[in-house]
Amino acid sequence: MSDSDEVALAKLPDQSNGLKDENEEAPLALIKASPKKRKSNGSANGEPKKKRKKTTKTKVKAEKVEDVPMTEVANGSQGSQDVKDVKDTATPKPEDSEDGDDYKWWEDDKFGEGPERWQTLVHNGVIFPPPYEPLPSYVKLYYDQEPVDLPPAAEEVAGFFGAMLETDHAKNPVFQKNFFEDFLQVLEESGGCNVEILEFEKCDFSKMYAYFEKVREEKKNMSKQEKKRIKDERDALEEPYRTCLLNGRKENVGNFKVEPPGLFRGRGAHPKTGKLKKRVYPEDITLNLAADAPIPPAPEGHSWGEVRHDKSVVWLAMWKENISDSFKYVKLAANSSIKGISDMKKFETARRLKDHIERIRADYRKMLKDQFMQNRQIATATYLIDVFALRAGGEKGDDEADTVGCCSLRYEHVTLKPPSTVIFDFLGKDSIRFYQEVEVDRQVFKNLRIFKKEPKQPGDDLFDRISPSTLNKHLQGYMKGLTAKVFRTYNASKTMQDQMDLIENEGTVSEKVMRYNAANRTVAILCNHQRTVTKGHQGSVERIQEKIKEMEWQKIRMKRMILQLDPSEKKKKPKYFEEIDDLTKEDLMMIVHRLIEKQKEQAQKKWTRDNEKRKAEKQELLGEDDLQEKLDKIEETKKEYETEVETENPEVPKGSTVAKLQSQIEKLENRILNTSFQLKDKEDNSEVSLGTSKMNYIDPRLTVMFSKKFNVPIEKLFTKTLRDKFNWAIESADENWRF
DNA sequence: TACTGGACTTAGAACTTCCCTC
DNA sequence: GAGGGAAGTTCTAAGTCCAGTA
Repeated sequence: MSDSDEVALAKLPDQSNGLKDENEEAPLALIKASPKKRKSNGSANGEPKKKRKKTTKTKVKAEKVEDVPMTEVANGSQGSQDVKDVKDTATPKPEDSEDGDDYKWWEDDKFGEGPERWQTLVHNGVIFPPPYEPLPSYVKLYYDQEPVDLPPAAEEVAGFFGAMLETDHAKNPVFQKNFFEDFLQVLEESGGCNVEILEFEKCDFSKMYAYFEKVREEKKNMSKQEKKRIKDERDALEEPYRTCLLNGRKENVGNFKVEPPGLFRGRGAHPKTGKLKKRVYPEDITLNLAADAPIPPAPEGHSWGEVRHDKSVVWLAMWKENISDSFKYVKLAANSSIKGISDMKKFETARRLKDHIERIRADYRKMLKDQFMQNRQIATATYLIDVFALRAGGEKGDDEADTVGCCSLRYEHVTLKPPSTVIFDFLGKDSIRFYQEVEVDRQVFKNLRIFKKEPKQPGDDLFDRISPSTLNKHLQGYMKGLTAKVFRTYNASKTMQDQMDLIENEGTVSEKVMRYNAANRTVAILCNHQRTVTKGHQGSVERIQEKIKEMEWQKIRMKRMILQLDPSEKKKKPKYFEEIDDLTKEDLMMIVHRLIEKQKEQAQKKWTRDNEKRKAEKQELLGEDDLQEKLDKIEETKKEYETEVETENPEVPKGSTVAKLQSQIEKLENRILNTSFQLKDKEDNSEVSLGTSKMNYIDPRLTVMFSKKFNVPIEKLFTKTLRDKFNWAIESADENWRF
């Protein structure tokens, strides 16, 4: 079909394109088979949504304490009973060790099956953040130049802002407005203050900020022993909460600390950013543990909101947060059996997709021309999810940042450039921009044009007949457990496998690591995993480049020295000496001058530092002449180098031999090679975040296979945390494993 | 059957520790 | 051994998806 045919086709009504609509009378943008709106958090009449509760679970309702004072909750008096105590009374000892360390759940084929996620669960509850400590009386908020005497509750909130004064958040007007509203409310509720505070602009938080900076600086400058003492104390306090007993085995708990109060740091343009995240009290917390497990004591004067014994879930504690009325959970750590099992299941589901993917692709290609609009949308969405790794894209409320995924793409997010180029430009999860100009299947292009057809306009949904739920229902028809997100896992791991297949088993370990990272990067780019370029990035790239230049210069110098010792070497190994003329005189001069400048700077710095030290030790200070002497020496070296550049004859150090110089050159060459790899990696990775795909999308058994097949220590590919998380993969995959 | 609460995974930012250079 | 940047870890926001309910 020619391009003009396509344009003509697009102008025809839907049916003449062979496309039927289930609701044929109304234009597309006006009919909604399942009308989609941006969800709002209230009901239609503006009342809050009705809350539901599970009825089938065993519950022990604890006494509700009204109006808990802000300062009373801390763990000092809590948790007198630690895991060691509880496990003696509550859980039968398994026949082998209690330590999860030598238990290999992945070798136990029945483990993790059935609706019950655990049999016994014993834990010590959660740690609460320390109570608020009022600021010293001289640290105040100023309003219109006046010092303000704030009640502690309001001072705490003002302090949250003061501590963030120099961040981007604090400069965001929405953040400021939300903070200020909540601050005023807390101020009113806590009894007001000596000044009438009306305008945010008149608030001066600088004294507070300066105080927090001072405290931070003091903390930084604490002695090593002092820092260690504090850490040891903290570790001892946290120890009982770090682990729990799951099915009689000791396992690590992940986030056992209740989130402290603060200002909500929403990502992107979040309408609620800056709002006060309230302090969580024991009364807000629901614990989940075995029915026969001892209930950990709540902090003194408090009681738990509720205690459940729900084996169908894996959380140990939860509470409701006040920003978006959703739940926060305390769960097991990433290296726990429960997390490992669901991780392995996730990758196994993705692997099963291998057996279905061809049929699915053939089907959606056919379905792209389906007579029903909904089917065309399903097919087109599946294509986008499969080919460009888009997320499903659920509905979002007006009280959230405006971000989208596939099913929630709107008119303005997709630009069509005939014959088949599509520009995607939208904010995805975490308000990370997705921008791609891509070639698509002709029929996909045609469909997108239909989905954008009048009367649709900016603001309208592109996929108005489907939602992640309908799409997933369709996918389940192909394979149990298949949902939109499985495609991301599948395509990420498949890409990694394919990239690894291209890597030759040769070169040094660092070369192999670099190739592994390059493969990892391909996956990260596919999944659009980005990171903000660090402040010092450009500078550090330049420094590495200079370092390489300097090393190359040194190498050339040494080769010239060899020729001075034995000129016949050049005839013996002409190739080896080829590079001695690689750098022009200007290049060499530039390197020399940079090196000299650096040396001068360092001398100056050292002189200042030494004097500061002497001053502190009450010793006689070094004079200006001392510094000048050093600078003069450097100046002499400079002259020597300059002469050397002119004559091309570096001075040969005493005791040098051809063999010694050759060995030094070899070492230097290795350093240059390694530094160049390092530089390349750094540049390629500046805007791409490799960690997310490594942690969530790439089947860890691929990395283990790579490590074993290419003899790269796993430590070079997985950090300690990842090795713990993926222990199941490390122990179960070999060099022949395939995704 | 549609809706949404609830439970879970995925994500980048922020913070801490480690390691290299001087 | 101090300073600074990179690597690693923690924190918590922001997604996905399913099951229970009206």
